[in-house]
Amino acid sequence: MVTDKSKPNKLILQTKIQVYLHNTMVIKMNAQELRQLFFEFFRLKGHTIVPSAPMVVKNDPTLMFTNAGMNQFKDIFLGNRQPVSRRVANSQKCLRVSGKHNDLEEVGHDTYHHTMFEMLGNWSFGDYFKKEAIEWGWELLVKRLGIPEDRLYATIFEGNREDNVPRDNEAFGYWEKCFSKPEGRILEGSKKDNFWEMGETGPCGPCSEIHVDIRDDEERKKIPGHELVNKGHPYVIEIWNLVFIQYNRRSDGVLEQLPSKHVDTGMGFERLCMVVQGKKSNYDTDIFQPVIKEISAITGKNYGVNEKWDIAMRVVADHLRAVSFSIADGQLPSNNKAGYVIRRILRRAVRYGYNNLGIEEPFIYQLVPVLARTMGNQYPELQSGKEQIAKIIFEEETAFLKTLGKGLKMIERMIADLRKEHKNVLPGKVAFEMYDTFGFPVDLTQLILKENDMHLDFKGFEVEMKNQKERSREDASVEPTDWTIIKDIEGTEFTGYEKTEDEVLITKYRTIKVKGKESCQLVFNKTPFYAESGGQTGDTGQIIAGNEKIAITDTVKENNLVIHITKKLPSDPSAVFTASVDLEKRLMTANNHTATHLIHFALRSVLGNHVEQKGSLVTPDHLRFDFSHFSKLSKGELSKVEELVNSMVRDNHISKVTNGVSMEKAQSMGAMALFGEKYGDTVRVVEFGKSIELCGGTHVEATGTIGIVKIVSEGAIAAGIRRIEAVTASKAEEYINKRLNTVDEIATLIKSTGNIIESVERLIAENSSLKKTIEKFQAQSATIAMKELLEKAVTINNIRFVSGKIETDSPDVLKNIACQIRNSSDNTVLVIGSESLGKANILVMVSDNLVKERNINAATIIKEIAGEINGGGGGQPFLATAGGKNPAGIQRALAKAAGFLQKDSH
RNA sequence: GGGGAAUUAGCUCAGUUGGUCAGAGCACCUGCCUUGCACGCAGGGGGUCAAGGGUUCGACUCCCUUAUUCUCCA
Repeated sequence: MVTDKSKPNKLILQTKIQVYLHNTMVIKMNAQELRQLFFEFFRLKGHTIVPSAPMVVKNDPTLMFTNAGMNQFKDIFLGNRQPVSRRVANSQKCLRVSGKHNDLEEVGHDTYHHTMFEMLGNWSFGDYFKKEAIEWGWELLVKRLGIPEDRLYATIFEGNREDNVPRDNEAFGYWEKCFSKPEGRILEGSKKDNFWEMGETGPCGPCSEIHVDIRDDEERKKIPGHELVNKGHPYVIEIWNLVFIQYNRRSDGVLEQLPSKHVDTGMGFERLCMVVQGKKSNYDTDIFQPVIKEISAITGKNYGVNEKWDIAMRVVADHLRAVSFSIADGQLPSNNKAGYVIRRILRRAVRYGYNNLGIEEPFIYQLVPVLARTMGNQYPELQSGKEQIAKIIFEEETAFLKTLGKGLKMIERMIADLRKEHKNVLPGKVAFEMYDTFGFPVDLTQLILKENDMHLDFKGFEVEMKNQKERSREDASVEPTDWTIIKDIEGTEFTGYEKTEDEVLITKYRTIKVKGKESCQLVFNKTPFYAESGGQTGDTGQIIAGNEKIAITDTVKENNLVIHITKKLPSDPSAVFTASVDLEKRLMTANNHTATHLIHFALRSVLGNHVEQKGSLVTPDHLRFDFSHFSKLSKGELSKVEELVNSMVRDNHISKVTNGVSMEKAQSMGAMALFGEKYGDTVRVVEFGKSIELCGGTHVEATGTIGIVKIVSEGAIAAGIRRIEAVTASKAEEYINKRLNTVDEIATLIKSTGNIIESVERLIAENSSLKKTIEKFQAQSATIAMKELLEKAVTINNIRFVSGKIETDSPDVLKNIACQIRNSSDNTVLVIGSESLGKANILVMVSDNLVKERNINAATIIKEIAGEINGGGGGQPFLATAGGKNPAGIQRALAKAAGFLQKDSH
C-alpha cells in the first residue's frame, strides 16, 4: 500500500504552528513552518489564504513576470473585478529581472539580492486600514516571531506639497503606540521611499516600511541603526512594506481620494527567514542551504571557503529557482521575450559555474530534485514537473556550452591574429560582435584575453552596446495619448458568444503611435468582438454609424480591458454604432479552436495522460498545438490521432457550454485545466462529447461543421515539447486537393497508370545511370577533341600553340580539356572556342612553366581577344574565359591569340 | 518588434579578394588483413552548396526576396 506521507506531516506542522501562535516562547522555525505560521496568523485575523498566481504573466503586455504580490489583484484595485474576499493573504512567487527592479547583475555578489523570491502579503480590499495593518504587522514580528523591538524601525511618509498630501500622522500615531520607546524609531521618508504608485496613473498612496537591524551589538553601538535605514546596508534592511492605497492619480497628475481604501503589504520571505533564523545571509537559511550543499557535493568545493566560489554558488542557487519555477509555470527558455529572460538567467548561472567553479559539463539540472524537495511542499508544480524541468535545463545547458565552445574557437583564432600583428588590444567592436551575434559572454572574452596578456577595448564595446540599445528603443517607442472618456462605464460586457453583431457605444478611446504609425484604440460598453486570448486571435470586423464604416483590424486585451484597434477615429465617437464581426473569419476560427480541443483529447487518448497543452495558436487559417511528449510521433500515432479527431467530427457532438462553474466543480467534471494558467473565480467549461476543457474561446455549435481536420506537420520545439499544426474545413480541403493534384500531375508527367512510386523510382535510377553515361561520354569526346586539337598544334616562338573550335554546349567540357592538357604537358598555350545558344565562349590556358618563366598571362590574352566576339572576360594567369554575343568572331579571336604570341617574343 | 549571423554529403563541419574547389572526419557499401577498448589498409556510392531572382565571361563566394535556426537588444 502506498502511504501518503504528506498528511501526517501536515498535521504535525499544524499543531506546531498552533503552539507557536499561542506561545510567546521564541523557537527557531524552518522556512516551511514560518510560511505556514504567516498564513495561520492571518487566517485567525479573518483572511482567506489564496494560492500564488503564476510567476509568468500572460495577459498583460506591460509585464512579463509577476514582480510583486499585488499583481494578481491589480484588476481589483482598478475596479475591473470584485474580490472573492475582502481580506486575503498569500505567498507570491515573484521574479525581478527587468524594468525598474533590475538587480540581475547584483545577484550572487551580495547575500541579499535575488531574481526569484517569495513575497508574503496581506490585503484589505476596502476593509481594514492603517490601524490593523500596523498593529498586526507588529504583533506578528514582535510578539509571535520574537524579533526584539530595539532592532526594528518604522518609516512613514513625510508628505508632499506638490501632490497636496500631508505627512502620514495617522500611521505615525499607530506606530507610536507599538514601540515601548518610540523615540528615534519612527523615521520619515520621501516620495521616493514612502509613496507607492502602481504606474503613471491609477491607485496609489503612502506606505510605511518596517526595517530590521541585524548587526552585532558592537556594530550597533558604533553607529545607530536609524542612520543606516534605506542606505543599502546589508544588515539594516527593509523586510515589510505596508501600502495604504487611498488615492487615485488622474492623467492630469492630480490626486483624488478613493471611495474605498485598500491595504497592500509585501514582506520578503527569504529576508524574514534570515532574521528569524539568526543568519546574516539569505543564502544561509534552510531555503538555500540544501541546494548549496548539493552544489558542493557535485563540485567538490565547500561553501564559505573562497569568495569566488561562494559567488558562483549563490548565483547558481538563486537562478536555479527562477528558472525552475518559470518552467513549471509553462515558460520555457527561448529566444525572445519572457523565454529569453529565462534563457539569460540560466546562462548566467552556467557562466558562473564555468568561470568560477570550473565546471564544463551540464550540472544545474542535477539540482532540480533538491529544489523540488525543499520547496515542492508549498509549490506542488515543482514536485510534479521536476523530471521535465531537469530535462529542459539539461538541454539548455548543453546548448549553451556548445555556444561557448564555438566562441572559444573563434577567440583563439582572434588571439592568434593579434599575435601575428603584434597587438595586444582586442577592438570593442569585435568583442561586441562575438557577444551580439554569437552570444559569447564579454566577461569570458576579457578573462581569456587576460590569460594571454591582452586586454579588451571595453569602452569601444560599451559604445557598440549603447548604439544597439538606442536602435531597439527607437523602434519600440510607443506613444499613447491619454484615454478620452466619453461614458464613465467600467469594463466591457462580452456578447460575442451569442451574437456577432451588436449595438455598441464607445466608452473611451485614445490614439497610439508606434514607429510613427498612428492607430486608434476603442473601448465599448459591450462588444461581440473576441479579444486575443487563450491562443485564439482577436476578431476583426467593422463598426458602422450612419454612412461611416470603420474597419476593426484587431481586438486585444489589456488588464481585462477589451481594446478594438482601428486605423482612424470615428467622426462622431459618441454615436451609436453597429459593431459586426467578420463572420467568415470567426467561423473559420471557431472550427480551428474546436479542432484544437479534439486534437488535445485525441492526443491524450492515443499517447497517454502525460500529454498536456503547452501552448496553442488559433487563427482563421490554421491551428498550432504544443504539448508535452517525449518522442517524435510515429506515422501510425499521427494517423490514429487524425482518425480519432475526424471520427469525433463526424459524430457531430453538440457543444455544451457551462458558464460560472467553480474551479472545484470543473475539476470534478474532469475538465482539463492548463497548468500555470490564471483562471478567474469561476470558469467556463466547454464540452464536445468526451472532450471537456476550461476555455473562454468561441467554438462551433456542433463538431460536424469542422468538416475535416488534416494534420499538416509535427515536430519538436523544445525538449519534451512537440508541436502539431493542422488545418480544417475548406482549408483542409484545399490542402488535400493541392496534394492530390500534385500526385495527379506527376502521374500525367511520367505517363504512369499503375504504381506511381515505382515509376518514379525507376525514373530516378534511370536518370542517374544516364547522367553517368553522359559524363563518361563527354569525357571521351573531350579527349578525342583534345587529340584532334593537339595534332593541329603549331609552334610559335618555341611555344606549342593549340587552338580550335569545339562543338559543345557545356563550358565544363572546355575546362576539362584545358585541365587535362595543363596537367599533362608543359610549354603549351591553348585557345579554344565554342558556340552555344547563339553565344560565343572562349577559353585560354597557359602552362604553368610559361606563366612563371615567360610571364605569359591567360587573362591578358583573353582581354585582348574578347573584343572579337563582342564580349569581355578574365581569369587567372593560367586559365581564363570569355563570353560574347558574336560567334562569328571566334575564328578571328583564335588568330589574334596566335598573333599575340608572335608579337610577344622575348 | 529591431539589429547581427548561420544554412555545404546521413551527422559534425572546412572552403582565404568571385576563376581546376565542391572538400575533411565520422557514418554507409565492397574487398583484404584480421579482430576486443573509436581496429587497420585499399577502393566506392552519396551534395540543385536552404529556396527563388539578380550582377558577371564566370557565383558556394557579391546583391535582393523568402524560409528556418541561432544570437543580442527592447
